Formats: sequence, C-alpha cells, structure tokens
Amino acid sequence: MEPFGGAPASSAREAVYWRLRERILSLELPPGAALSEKDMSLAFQVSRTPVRESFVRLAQEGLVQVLPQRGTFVSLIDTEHALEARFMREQLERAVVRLACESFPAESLAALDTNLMAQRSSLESRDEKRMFDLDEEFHRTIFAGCRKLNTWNVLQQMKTHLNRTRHLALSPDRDWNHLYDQHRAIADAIRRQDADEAESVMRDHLNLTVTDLHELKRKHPHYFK
Amino acid sequence: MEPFGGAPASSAREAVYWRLRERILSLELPPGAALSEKDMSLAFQVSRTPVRESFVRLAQEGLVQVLPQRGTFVSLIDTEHALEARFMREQLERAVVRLACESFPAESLAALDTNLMAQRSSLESRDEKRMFDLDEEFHRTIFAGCRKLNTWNVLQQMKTHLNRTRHLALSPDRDWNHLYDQHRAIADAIRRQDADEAESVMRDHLNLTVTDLHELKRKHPHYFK
DNA sequence: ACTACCATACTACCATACAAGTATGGCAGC
DNA sequence: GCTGCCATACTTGTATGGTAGTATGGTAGT
Repeated sequence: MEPFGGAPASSAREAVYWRLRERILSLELPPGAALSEKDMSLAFQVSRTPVRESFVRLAQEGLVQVLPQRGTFVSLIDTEHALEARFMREQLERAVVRLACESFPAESLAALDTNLMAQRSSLESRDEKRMFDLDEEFHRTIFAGCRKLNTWNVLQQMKTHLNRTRHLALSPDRDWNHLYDQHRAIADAIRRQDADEAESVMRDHLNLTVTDLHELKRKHPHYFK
Repeated sequence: MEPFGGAPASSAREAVYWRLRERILSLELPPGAALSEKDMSLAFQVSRTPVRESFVRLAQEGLVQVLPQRGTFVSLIDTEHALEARFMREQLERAVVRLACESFPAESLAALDTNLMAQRSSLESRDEKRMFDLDEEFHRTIFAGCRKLNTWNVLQQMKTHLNRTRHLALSPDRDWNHLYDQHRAIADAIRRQDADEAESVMRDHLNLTVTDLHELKRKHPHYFK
C-alpha cells in the first residue's frame, strides 16, 4: 500500500490524519471546503473507516466540522479563538521565562547558545525557513529547561487556528535581525537571572509578530467565522 | 435503542464517548484497566464502530492509550501533566483577573454578586456539591467577562488528569468559609479595579486547594506513570 | 527441569454492506 | 409562471466479516 509518500504513517488512519491536517493548515483545503468521506477515501486509496476516524480527530481539534447526514467541512477560522491562543501564549511564555531565570539547567542554556549561533548563521545566509524553525526551537528549549514541555505542546495545539492565518498574512517580511537580538537578550537575561528583563523582552518579542486578524478577516471574509 | 440512560447523546458514538469519559474520570474504570472494542460494544449494546471512534477521541485527550494489535487501556495518571495543568491554570487565572480589573462588564460583575449570594446560602446549608459547582461557575464568570471563554475551555480539558486525582485525595474537607472569603475579596478587587490585590488573592486562592500529588503517587503507585 | 516451538485465542485495523437523514431537480397540479 | 410534492442522489451513522499482529498456554524435544 502507501500509494502516497511523505507522511509519517504507521497506519492508514495516521496517514490520512496527517495528510489532511497538513492540507488544512496550509490552506490547500481552504476554510469552508467540503470534505466527504467517500471522496477522501478515493483520493487516499483507503476505505471510509480510517477517513472517518481522522475526521473524528480533526473535529476534536476544531479543524473540521461534521454535520450529521449533511457533510464534513473545513472549519472557518475563529478569530476569537486565534486571539485567545495569542493571549495564552504571551501569558505562559512570560511566566515560563521568569521560571527560567530562577532555575535553568546548564545544558539547556548551552542549547540556547548553540541555537543562537545557528540563528546567526542562517541570518547571514538569508535562510528564512531555517530561521523560522530555529525560532520555534529556541522557545521550545526554554520550556524544556523549565520542565514545562506539556505546556508547550498544549500551546502548539492551540496555535493551529493561528497558523492558518499565517498563510493569509501579507507576509510583511519579519525583521529577523531584530528577532535575533531579542533572542540573545532573553538568553542573556536567563543567564543573569534577571526575571524582570527577561519577561519584558519576551513580551515585546511576542508582540512584534502579531498580524492584524481583523484586517485579514476583512480581506478574506469567507474564510472567517 | 438507548438501553442506558443519563448520557447526553445524539448518536451512539457520543453516548459511548461520554459514558466512558465519565467512568474514567470517576476512576470507576481505573488507570491501567483494559478496555476492548468487543467488550465495550457488548456492554453498551452497540457495534464496535462507535466504540472505536470513541477510543480515538479519548486517546487524543490522553485518557486512553491504544496499542495496535495489543489492546486499549485507561492511561495512567501523568504527574507531570497534572502539575503543569495546575501551573497553567494559576498563570492564566492570574492574568485574566488582572484583565478583569481593567475592564469588566457590569452584568458579569452582577453575576459574580449573585453567585456569591448563592455561595453564602449553600455554605449555611452545608451543600458541598453545590458549593463546588458555584466555585467553578465563579471562576468561569470571570473568564466570560474578559471574553476568554476559549481559554477557560482549554483549561477545563487540561484539568482532566487532575480531576482523576480528586477521587483519590483523602478529601481533607476544604475550608469553604475561607474560599468564600477569597471569592468575595476577588470580586471586590475587580470592582475597585485593584489588579495587584486581585492577582495576589487569586494566587493564594488557587494554592489553597493543591493536593500533594507525589504523596498520592506513593499511596497508589499502580495508578501513576 | 528447562527451553524452543506452535496452536489458539485474543487484540485492533480495515473494508464493505446497509440504514437513515438531507438536499436537489424534475414534474404534476394549480 | 408558480408552488408543492416526490423520486433520487447524495451525505454521515452503524453493523459486521475478514485480516494481521500479539500474548499465552501447552507440548515436544533436550
């Protein structure tokens, strides 16, 4: 089997789930699009059963909406939900970086330094994709050092709605240099155990990348709830 | 159909899901217990399909663990996960109550007052169950007034692991009088827009009800991971 | 007594058939 | 032309049979 490639699949259900999730988050399947168990089972060359079970998972994450006897649709982007995801992230990142200033394992601090060097490198080579991944990894490392990885994972799941808006954003070319400087400042503050400074920089850092959701909603009204 | 009652069910899948969830959270199905599609379908008088789909949902919530070709088991309580749920709740409640002090609709404030009166009433009648529900409702009202209901719902889901420990706890008879006083103090602080006071009381309030998870783990080692 | 093997009885996974509710297009009647 | 009804082609929901992998207990061989 496995007529399609590139998905981390141990079973047909997992394969379908991850493929659908990827297509939804990338807007390849836009909000409001009709999915159908039959069509998907044909497209993925599996029976309706694993497709249905993927729908159950996606519905629980709020990525699709199942209307009994009517159809299954990619859910519209919930602006309120996305805004609250942003709120939760800011509050929790600020709290965690304060924790990091109280106690942070040396190896995690070293990981931050290694990450920063890699950031500098990809900054020079203008590798935006890599810069983006290193950004995520940087923040994740802080959570890991505070033994708050479950919290990080919850945030990741909350961000799904927000992630879909990224592909809509006018992509105002983030100022990666500034982001890098802030990352350095955060790592330094953790090393100096300066909680106030760390939290302050983190707050500014997170508010630097916000996109105007209401403007996006105005530009793409049919994608939003 | 519907040979069992008391479950909010529009479909067999929903019915099985809620019934199972309830039994897991109440420890009627203890951590580690083996479930099986066949047994559950017999017990609930439905086919294996809705049972399987319930398992998918429960697995995504972390309440059960599906081992392919081996079995499905009620997951052990993850102490780390429960502790982080507590952490997230404290941080977010503190942040939200600060928000409430900046701006809070009059009707929500009235709802808090009404709730407090009901608390006083159930305090005198020693109605612990009702007191517990009013406690939840009080906190939920604060989130609602700040338009952070999604955040509240995320917290509720995070708390599932923590909820299972409540039935294990030696139930040291909460000091409902003290909790009531704190609720009053929080509502007053919101009314006076005193953010520092509100956050401070909220912090103490949340830390009042913590149970020692590590001691529970020592007493019931086979229930924990 | 101990070990390796194998039949058997499980398990979850998947495909398929059937049931039941819903939207839609055409047609009869007005 | 317009309205109401109904056949039909959808949709998801449920039941069931077969497949493949896994744990287990008994047995033959050492």
